[in-house]
Amino acid sequence: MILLSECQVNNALEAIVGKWKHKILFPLLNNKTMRFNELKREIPGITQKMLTSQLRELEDHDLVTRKVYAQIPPKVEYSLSEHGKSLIPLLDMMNEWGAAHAAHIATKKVEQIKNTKKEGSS
Amino acid sequence: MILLSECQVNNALEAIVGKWKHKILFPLLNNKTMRFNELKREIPGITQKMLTSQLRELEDHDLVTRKVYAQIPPKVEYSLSEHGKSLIPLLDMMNEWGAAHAAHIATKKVEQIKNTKKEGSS
DNA sequence: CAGCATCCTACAAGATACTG
DNA sequence: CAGTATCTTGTAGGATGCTG
Repeated sequence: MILLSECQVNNALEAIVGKWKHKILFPLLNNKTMRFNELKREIPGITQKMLTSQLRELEDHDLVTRKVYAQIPPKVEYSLSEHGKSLIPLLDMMNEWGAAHAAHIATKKVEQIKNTKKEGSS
Repeated sequence: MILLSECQVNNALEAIVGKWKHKILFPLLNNKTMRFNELKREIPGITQKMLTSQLRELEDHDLVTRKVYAQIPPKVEYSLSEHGKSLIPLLDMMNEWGAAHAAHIATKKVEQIKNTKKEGSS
């Protein structure tokens, strides 16, 4: 029994919600570290601005570590922080449930189409 | 190893993201069924419009069941659907991680303040 | 290379009023 | 009671150009 007043789900959501945030996290789950443009290439459609801002937010939540090399041309590496690793089981679970949910909705829609056809032919 | 291209996390997020969606789900996790105004009273600050639209979205995702009694005054009961129950472990996990995350961020901030003071006093 | 600054738009969310 | 129907607003997200 969980009370709404004590619900901490929003804290979890805030950390990973955003059109791109979890898409940024996923490459980092597998690869140790990635550079800015590596991530950009890995995530189709993301703009520089969005990649930057979402990375900053992930940093603020201490999920991602940013390592700057003082050199020219610049080199910045991003990796999952220790705290960020605690997210892995949760993301796994969300991934699993997301797949199951998509399948459930798909079969539901198929049934709806069948019912529509029955009504139409009757 | 999860591939970004196969990532289903967004499906999970879509289903439960929204400023109020999980706050609507929580009362339903504990109580079997609730009426519209019961929910409204349970969730401080929510407007009728938001409660309605978010409930519709939850319905569309087959997470919540809507039962209408044909009577005057109207009576509509909302409850967690069978499929919605599959969300419980996930919400539990998000709740737990959310609490741990909040604690982590809190201690991090305390450390930052300590460091600031050290710098200031030096 | 890895950004920042600026401007812009679309849509989520809120306020308010009305109704079967 | 349990909603719609409008109108308004805040902000996430996007397009584009510039830079250490």
